[in-house]
Amino acid sequence: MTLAAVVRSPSLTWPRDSVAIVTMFPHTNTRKQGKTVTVRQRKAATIYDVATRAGVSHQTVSRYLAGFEGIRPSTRERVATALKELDYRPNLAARSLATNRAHRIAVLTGDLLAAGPSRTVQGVAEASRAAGYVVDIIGIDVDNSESLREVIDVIRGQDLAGVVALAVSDRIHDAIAELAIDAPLYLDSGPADLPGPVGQSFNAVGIQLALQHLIDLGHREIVHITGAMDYLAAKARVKGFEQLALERGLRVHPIIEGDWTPRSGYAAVASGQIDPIVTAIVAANDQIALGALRALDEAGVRCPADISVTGFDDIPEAEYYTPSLTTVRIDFQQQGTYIFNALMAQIRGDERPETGAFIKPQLVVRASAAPPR
Amino acid sequence: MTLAAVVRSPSLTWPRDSVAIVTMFPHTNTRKQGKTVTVRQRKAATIYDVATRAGVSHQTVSRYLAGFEGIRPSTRERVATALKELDYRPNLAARSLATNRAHRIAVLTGDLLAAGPSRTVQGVAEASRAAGYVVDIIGIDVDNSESLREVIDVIRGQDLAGVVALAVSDRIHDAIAELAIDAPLYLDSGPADLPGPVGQSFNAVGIQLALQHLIDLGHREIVHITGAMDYLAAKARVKGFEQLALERGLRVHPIIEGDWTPRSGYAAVASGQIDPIVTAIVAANDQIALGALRALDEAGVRCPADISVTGFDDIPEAEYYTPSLTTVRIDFQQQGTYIFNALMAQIRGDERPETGAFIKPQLVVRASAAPPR
DNA sequence: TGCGAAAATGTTTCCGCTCACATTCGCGGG
DNA sequence: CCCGCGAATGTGAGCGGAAACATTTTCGCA
Repeated sequence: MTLAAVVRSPSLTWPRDSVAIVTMFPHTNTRKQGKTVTVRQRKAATIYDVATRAGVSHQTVSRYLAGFEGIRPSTRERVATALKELDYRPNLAARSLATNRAHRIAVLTGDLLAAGPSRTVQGVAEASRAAGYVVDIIGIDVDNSESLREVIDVIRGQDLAGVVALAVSDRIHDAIAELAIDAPLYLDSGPADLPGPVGQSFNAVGIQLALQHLIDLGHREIVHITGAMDYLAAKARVKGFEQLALERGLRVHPIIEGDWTPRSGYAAVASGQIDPIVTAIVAANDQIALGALRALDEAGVRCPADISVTGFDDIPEAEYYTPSLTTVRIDFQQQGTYIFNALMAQIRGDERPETGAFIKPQLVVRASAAPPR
Repeated sequence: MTLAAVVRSPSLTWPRDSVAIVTMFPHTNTRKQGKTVTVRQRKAATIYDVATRAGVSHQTVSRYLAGFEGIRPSTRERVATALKELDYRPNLAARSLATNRAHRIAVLTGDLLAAGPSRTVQGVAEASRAAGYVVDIIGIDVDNSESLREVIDVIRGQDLAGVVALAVSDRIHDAIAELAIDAPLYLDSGPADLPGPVGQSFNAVGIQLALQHLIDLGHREIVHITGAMDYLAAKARVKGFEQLALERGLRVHPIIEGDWTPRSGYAAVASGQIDPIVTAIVAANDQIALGALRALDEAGVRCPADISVTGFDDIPEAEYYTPSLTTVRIDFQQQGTYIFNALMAQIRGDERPETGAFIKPQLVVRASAAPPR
């Protein structure tokens, strides 16, 4: 089929960061007349074309494509040859129209910018692709429920096998519930008021890992700087923190509300709202920890000598913070796979999906946490 | 239409980070018999349903949807009402099958994890959505050309309006060129051997902004730590750096090859391959700068007193590094819009696309660069 | 008041594919 | 050598929407 030509634009009349152009799409270029040079591509081959070439019926081709066994070897080979010669590509739109079944998964996420979600997306995307699904990433503006509504409208028009919502805030959660997506949905980081032991949540487990480490180090006065509290994940972490703190009989220091950003971590410390008695800070993510570290440094408080700090996520940078950050590693890749499997189970309608082992958060001990003075 | 029920799983028998379940998709559940409770959704309304309800022909509905003017107000209203009552959603698969036109853009990117690409993706996604396009994000494994081939196969089956390739490495560039995607393609960060002034490239301009700043500060011995050199963007930055260094008559310090990661920045400095005469480092991105900062700190070299460091990207964390990082800000949002527009121009076949102002990199002066001793 | 053209609306066929059903083929047994 | 039955293959319809073309209104104006 088409051998598209790669054309380097000969002169950059308008600034662009270099562009290689392939123009082979049949734009049904409806310019009345026009000297518009439309590179017309040979139309993509259909199963009918293949069938004709192979001297069989289109249905036989369809069967071959579907992996149907009962095809005579001779026929099979003719089809295979024709397929190859014509460089046939199935038209997925037609297929999903005919089958009313899709191979596309939408991933909704509040911010791709945050380290966690974006890496989870990556993980989901990878797992999906491996299974022959395509992933639509749909960024949603958390602060604008109108846009959210639009987005969901778009989604509903797509032929989706399922939807994954990541980094879910209350607003998004409600909107999704209300707007009723007609597809299997996996809502990551659900409401904090989960049934079952909160320990099931990797958020809770992870934060507890950090807290326990601090306790083991000898800390008793520990405060938690949270993520944005309208995020389910932030709530789960708070809950995990408070539960273990209670269990261990720690003094209750009021949590300090952050919003996942380094700025909020900085503000939390710089604002002076932390009780001087505190010897350790558990941050809801690495960025917050970074901000806190910075504020501490500026205030002349040494970390970890005077105060310990832990993060969450283990982003690649964490190791290079000063001091190197003790944090909790989440295997996002694996988490993505997990989510994908869970969604697939849903799609298949499994009662009790077997999605493989749950991803265990892992404590990464570096230099930002040490025994208290 | 369907009012999908949100069901909270009553008990977590398998660990999941909370799941809200909506099962309304018609799985054509082909279990022979089975007590499989298939929640059958009322089929989505089609234009035919709407037409019947409004007492018009389906084509009238189609016209209404297409924004056709010549519809009698009374008719128009009946259609609008029916549309609403039935909660009609266009079936995009059908539409694109019929029109042979797609409203989907694929974004290929090597790593979503890197700050730059992932934010650009976000920008593209946003611009696309605003224009009614959906974005498929396709992560590709840079090190595995077989997987790349697969990916492109998948892409070709999709009905795509266009393709954007971000964070393009040589390998990807070649593969894309070779594999011939049949759609308008925007290849970000093209080959370093661009025609036209290299200054057109925001990569080059950006890095020069940093370099010039250092020169203005009085530095003469400046070294560049690069990104992964098989990335087009890394090459463009190197080229920008070298060009300006030459122009200003700076001594040529061999570039130090990095790979975008903090680790590589750390290694570049810690390995001792930097000439002691050097008083400033231009890093190809903020992560590298972070690694360098860390290595400097460990070596007891003070920044910026002893040596200055600049970054590139201005990720949110950069401000909170120690010292606060002087860097170059890229407006990824805007860049995304730019890329989208450029692609659209392609799609429309414009000769000389007007895509709005090119995004200008911006120097962000903070604390990591100061005059040399 | 009636005619014709423009405006409004309807009908048909096709997009590429899968599904349900129909038909043909091939081979073994009576 | 022919029948019958299962395997292999073919045929037709329809998924939901858009485009081309056909038909019916509507309305201005002679």
